[in-house]
Amino acid sequence: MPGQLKWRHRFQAHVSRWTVPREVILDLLSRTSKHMSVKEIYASLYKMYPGIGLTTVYRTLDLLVRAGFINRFPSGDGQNRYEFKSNKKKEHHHHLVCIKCRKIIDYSDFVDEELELVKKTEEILAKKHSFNVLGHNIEFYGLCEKCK
Amino acid sequence: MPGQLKWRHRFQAHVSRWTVPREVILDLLSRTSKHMSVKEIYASLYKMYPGIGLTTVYRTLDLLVRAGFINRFPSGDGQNRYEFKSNKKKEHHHHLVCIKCRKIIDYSDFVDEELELVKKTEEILAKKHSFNVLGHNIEFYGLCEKCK
DNA sequence: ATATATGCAAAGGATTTGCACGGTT
DNA sequence: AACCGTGCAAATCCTTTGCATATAT
Repeated sequence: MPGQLKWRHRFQAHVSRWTVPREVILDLLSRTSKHMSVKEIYASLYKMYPGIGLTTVYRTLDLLVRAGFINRFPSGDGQNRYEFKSNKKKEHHHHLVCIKCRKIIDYSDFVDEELELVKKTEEILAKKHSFNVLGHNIEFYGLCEKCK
Repeated sequence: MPGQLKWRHRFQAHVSRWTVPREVILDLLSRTSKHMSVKEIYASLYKMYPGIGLTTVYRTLDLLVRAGFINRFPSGDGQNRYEFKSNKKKEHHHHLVCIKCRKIIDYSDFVDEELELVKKTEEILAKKHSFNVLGHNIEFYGLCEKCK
């Protein structure tokens, strides 16, 4: 008998049942700005909700990705990572990835023209390749302060 | 007794031994513009060089990535893909990825300002986050002509 | 009451590791 | 000859699937 969380209504517009695992996973991700792996998510939930199954975490994350609540991206070390997709445009960000320690820095202080250019590029690509652009993934990689 | 291929000299500046597997793998990747998975590379080599081991393919690809001959990137379906890194600047490209059929379209017909902006962004990020930017990964995702 | 979600255990797939043998230098 | 690279088999790690049970509607 899951509680009444803020996501419930929006969630049920997409899928049928509002359950405890779905609630706690969505809640966890919405409260952190980290890019969490499945293992990390599972470990974190286990504390407050032992008995949760790893399988459920995987399945719920898939669900949330498909429903558009979170983003999934491969982190380069063979695992996927997940981040809450904010509805505030302000929180849209790109990544800066350290190839050595694998730290990921978000940045959203875009160069003025950056977003405008992305938009323009998307339009041109859409026409040229008859492609329906749904999003983008922009990351710069290199060495962070500590590793260089 | 490996042959004398064009890569040999450049290769030996980085690592020690020039062997048959290293030659054929590098040669294969340099001749295709595809983004090949390990499985595909292995299958392709197996025809002309049966007896090659899957392990060797993995190890050689690692080596080539570290030596800067090829790029590795996760393809979203749990596998990594590899592409030859051309030294011609003209062949630098970004990706357009179909989320349904997983087709990857390269595009290098950048919007005029695209590369300039990327460069500018890299400089700013470098300063702001004390980050040594070594490269970038820019991809747009969505639905290709057939899948939409 | 009924359909859906869960948790466990087992399966699946990609990648890595240990080790004896073989090839380059 | 010495050392590094290779290939095989087994091990590992992440993710998915089958199935009986529990739960939301």
